[in-house]
Amino acid sequence: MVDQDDRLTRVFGALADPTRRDMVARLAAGDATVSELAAPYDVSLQAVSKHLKVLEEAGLVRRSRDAQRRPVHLDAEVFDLMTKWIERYRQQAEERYRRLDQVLARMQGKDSPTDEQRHEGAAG
Amino acid sequence: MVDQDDRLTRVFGALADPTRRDMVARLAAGDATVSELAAPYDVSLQAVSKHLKVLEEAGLVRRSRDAQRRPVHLDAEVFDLMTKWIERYRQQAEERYRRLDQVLARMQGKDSPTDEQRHEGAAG
DNA sequence: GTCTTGATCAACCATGTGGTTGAGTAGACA
DNA sequence: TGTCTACTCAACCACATGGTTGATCAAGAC
Repeated sequence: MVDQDDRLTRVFGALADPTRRDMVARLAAGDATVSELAAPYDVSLQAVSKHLKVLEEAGLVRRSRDAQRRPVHLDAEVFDLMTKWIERYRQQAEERYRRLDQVLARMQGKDSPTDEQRHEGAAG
Repeated sequence: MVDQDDRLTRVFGALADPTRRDMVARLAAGDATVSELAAPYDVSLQAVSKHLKVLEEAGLVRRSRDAQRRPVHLDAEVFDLMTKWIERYRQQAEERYRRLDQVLARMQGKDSPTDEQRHEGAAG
């Protein structure tokens, strides 16, 4: 579990950079070499290589060999880890919100909240 | 669009920290004050306040007032932005993968790839 | 062998980040 | 009025990050 937490830190951290997000977007359309990936950006090849290392350590990308080229491949599986984390808390928050709405609706029907109604928010 | 890119950078960046992810997880269960949020961690209140500022600027959290308390509320809407971004490229990558599988399956059936088969990977 | 290409490693630099402590602010309360 | 509580702001520090340049490596091309 701690291991997964570290993984989440790396993945979110990797995608916190717009250049790296852009690279992921391009790799979703197909594999590419480092030079190909570097072409659109106004930074050195070394900088791009560093970005790829971050993506690789986050498990978002794999690098193989083809002569002196190193084709980069998007490994979309890690996305699952993120969406699961996000969905979990979103659903939790939304359900809580829904329950609050119900309580508020009842409060409008009557006049002031009773003890019974206030307890509903803490149930479940 | 650039605005949204900046927003994504903030959200991913905010969630790249395990303490902040933990705070989000706890806020999903219900609103809390700064002191309440700080309690489980072995850091100063000021550090927690800084974390909350990051979460707020990412749009993940809203802070209101209740006397000298500042209740923190999770704003789960921003999660949508992330999941949309993630899903878009995951689906793209998975579809590409599926198509590649089809090509490989046919290659196993025959002997070597024909020009027709190689073009299938670029279609769509 | 030597050159060229594609990419990485290493050292360095400026800036950002997460933490600290100390001072200051806003509101409840005696 | 002064004091306590809850919190923020400001200054500082150590370390991480994104960028640079120069050297190096690995594998074709000549």
